Amino acid sequence: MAGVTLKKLAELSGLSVRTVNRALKDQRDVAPEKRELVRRLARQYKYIPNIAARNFRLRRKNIVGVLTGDRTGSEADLQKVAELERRLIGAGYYPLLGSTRGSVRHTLEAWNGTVDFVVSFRHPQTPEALEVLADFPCSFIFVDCPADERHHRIAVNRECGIAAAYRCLTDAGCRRIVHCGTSGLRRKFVEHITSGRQGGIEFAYVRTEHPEIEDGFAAGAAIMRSGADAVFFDTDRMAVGFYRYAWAHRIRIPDDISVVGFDDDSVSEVLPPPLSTVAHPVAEIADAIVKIVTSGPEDPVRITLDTVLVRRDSIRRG
Amino acid sequence: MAGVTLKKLAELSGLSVRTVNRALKDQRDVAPEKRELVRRLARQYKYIPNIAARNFRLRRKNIVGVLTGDRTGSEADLQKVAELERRLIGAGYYPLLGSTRGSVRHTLEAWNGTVDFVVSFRHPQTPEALEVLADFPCSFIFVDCPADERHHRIAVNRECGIAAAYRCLTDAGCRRIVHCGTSGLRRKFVEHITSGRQGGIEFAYVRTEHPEIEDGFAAGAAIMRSGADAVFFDTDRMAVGFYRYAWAHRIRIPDDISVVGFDDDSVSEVLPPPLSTVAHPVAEIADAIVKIVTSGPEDPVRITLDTVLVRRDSIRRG
DNA sequence: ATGAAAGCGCTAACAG
DNA sequence: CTGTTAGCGCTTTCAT
Repeated sequence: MAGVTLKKLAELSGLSVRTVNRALKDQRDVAPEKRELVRRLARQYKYIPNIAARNFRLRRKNIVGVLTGDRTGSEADLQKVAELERRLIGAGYYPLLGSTRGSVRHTLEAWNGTVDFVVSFRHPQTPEALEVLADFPCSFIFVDCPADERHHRIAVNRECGIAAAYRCLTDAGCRRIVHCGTSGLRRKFVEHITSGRQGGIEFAYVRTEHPEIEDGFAAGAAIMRSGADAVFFDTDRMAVGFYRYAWAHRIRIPDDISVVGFDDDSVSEVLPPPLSTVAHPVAEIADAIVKIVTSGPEDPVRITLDTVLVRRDSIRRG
Repeated sequence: MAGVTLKKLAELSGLSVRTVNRALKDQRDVAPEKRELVRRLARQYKYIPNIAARNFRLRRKNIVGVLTGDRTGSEADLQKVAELERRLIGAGYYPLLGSTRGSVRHTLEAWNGTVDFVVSFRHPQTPEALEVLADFPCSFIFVDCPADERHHRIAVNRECGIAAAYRCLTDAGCRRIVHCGTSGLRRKFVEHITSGRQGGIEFAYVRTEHPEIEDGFAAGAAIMRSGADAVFFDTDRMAVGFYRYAWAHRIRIPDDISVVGFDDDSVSEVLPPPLSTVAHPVAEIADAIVKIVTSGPEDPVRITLDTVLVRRDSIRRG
C-alpha cells in the first residue's frame, strides 16, 4: 500500500536517487545497462511517481478549484460546470469541487497550495468575502456573476438571445406576445427591444413571484386571458409549468400559442412539443476558462459571451 | 501572490519556526507575548497555511477521487455523483473529478499522492484495467458496478423497485402489463416475479434496441396494439418517448394506460402527468461512501442498497 | 556518467 | 518555554 519511492529504487539498485531519476525520465548521460536495471526495478516494484510531491516541489498544479452553488434551480449552471469539468480534464487538469454554500474562505484555505486557479459560478455573498479573495495566492475566474477589476470575468449576454427570440416570434407572425418573468430589469430590456416594433404587434408583461414550475402554471390563466398568441418565459421551468397548464386546459402548443423558454434545460428538448429556448454559451465559457488556466495571462481577462436561440417546435411556423 | 510561509513569519518575529508553529496552533508552552506577536504578524501578512504541504508531510489527504463516465445517458449516475459531492464536501473532503473515458491508469497516476480513496461509478473497461488498480496506493470504492473481492463495492438492487412497481400496478387494478426494455436479464427477472400471479393478469414483453427516448416512442404502437392497460419502461427516457407517442395519439395517461419508468430522471417529476418511476438509493449511496472514506475500514465493504418506487400520477388510482 | 545535497512548506520528536 | 533538526518525495544545481 505504501508505494515505492525514488529513494527505495535507489537503494534497490545501488545507485543514487539522481541516476534513478535520470533513468526514469529518459534523460541523457546514463549508462545503458544502469538505465535498464532501473527501469526493470521500477516495473517490478510498480513504481508510480508521487505527483503531489512533484507538484509541490515544482510549485506547479494540475488541479483547478471549482466553486459552485447549490446546483439546484436552473440547470444552466449545472451544464456549465459539467462542460467545464469535461474540458478541464481534456486539457490535463482535474477539477476540485467546492461549494459557495458554506464558508468560501474555509474552502479556499483548505485548497491553499493545491490550486492556482479557482473558477466561481456564484458571486461570493458578501463584500467582505470579495476582500478575502485578495489574501489567497491564486487567480479567480468568475462566470456569469459580477467581479471586481482584479479578477477574470466571463460574462453572459442574455439580451441577444432574448432579442433573437422576439424576432423569431414576430417573424413567425405572432402579434400578441407576453413576457413572463420575475425580473424588473429584464422587463425594461424587453420594453426597449419591443418599443420600435410596428405592424400592430402588441407586447405585454406578466409578472410572477418566482421563476419556478408552479409560477409558470399559475401564470397560465392570465396569459391566456390576455389573448396572447406567444409567450416568452424567463426560465424553462416556468415554461414547463405553462405546458402543464396547457395540457390541463387542452391548449395546443404552438397552434394556440407559441412558447419560448430560457436556459435550455434538458427537459426542454423532451417536452411535447420540444420547447424553443435561449441557450447559454456553455461550450464557449468552458473554452475561455481552459484558455485562461493554460495560458495564465498577466492581466485579468474580461469577456462577454452571447446566448443563442434554439428553435424547436413550440414556435409556430410562419 | 507568493504567499507567506512559516519560515518567513519566523524571520519576521525573530523566533523559530517551531515557536511560530506552536503559537499559531495555540499549543501550550508559548510565552503569551510571543504568541500575540506571532498572531499579529500572521494577520498582518495574511499568513495562510499551505494545506498541500501539511498533508504531504502528514501523508494525509482531504481529497477524494471521483471517476465518472460520460455522464450522458441515464441521469441516475449524475444524481449519484452530485449527491456524493455534496456530502463529501459536507464531511470536509473535496471531490477531485476524473473520467473513465480516457486512460484510467493515466488519471490514477496523475492523482498519486493526492488521494487515498477513489470512487468509481463505472467499471474499468478491461480486465487488465482492474489489475492496474492493485498498483495504486489507494482504496477503491465501486458503485453499482462489478468489483473484485479486494475493493469496496456498493451495489444497487434494481429488482426490489421493479417488483414494487408491478405490485403497485396490479393493486391499482391493471390487468395487462407490458414490460418494455432492452435487457434479456431483466426480462427473466420480470418473468420470475410475475409467474406466481393469478387473477387473470397478463404480462407481456416488448423489446427495444436501445433504452432511449426514440425507442420508447417507437414502441408505442406495439404497446397500444397489445391492449395493455399498464406499461413499465426500463428507463425514464423510454417513458418520455412513450409520453410523446401518447400525446401525438391522444392517449390519456393514466386513464387509458398507466406508466412507470426507471431512474427517477428529473424530467419525470415534471412531465404531464408526473411519471411514476423507480428511484436509485442516491442518498444512501453517498452516505455509505462518506462512511467508508471517514472510517477507512480494513476489510472491503460490500453492501447492497435498494431501489424504491416513487409513485406519481401516471399510475391510475385503484 | 554519477552522486551529494539543498530545498519546496510543514510537523514533531528531541534537546536544551 | 524555545530552538534545532530530520524528513515527507521529488527536482535540480553543482561537483566530481
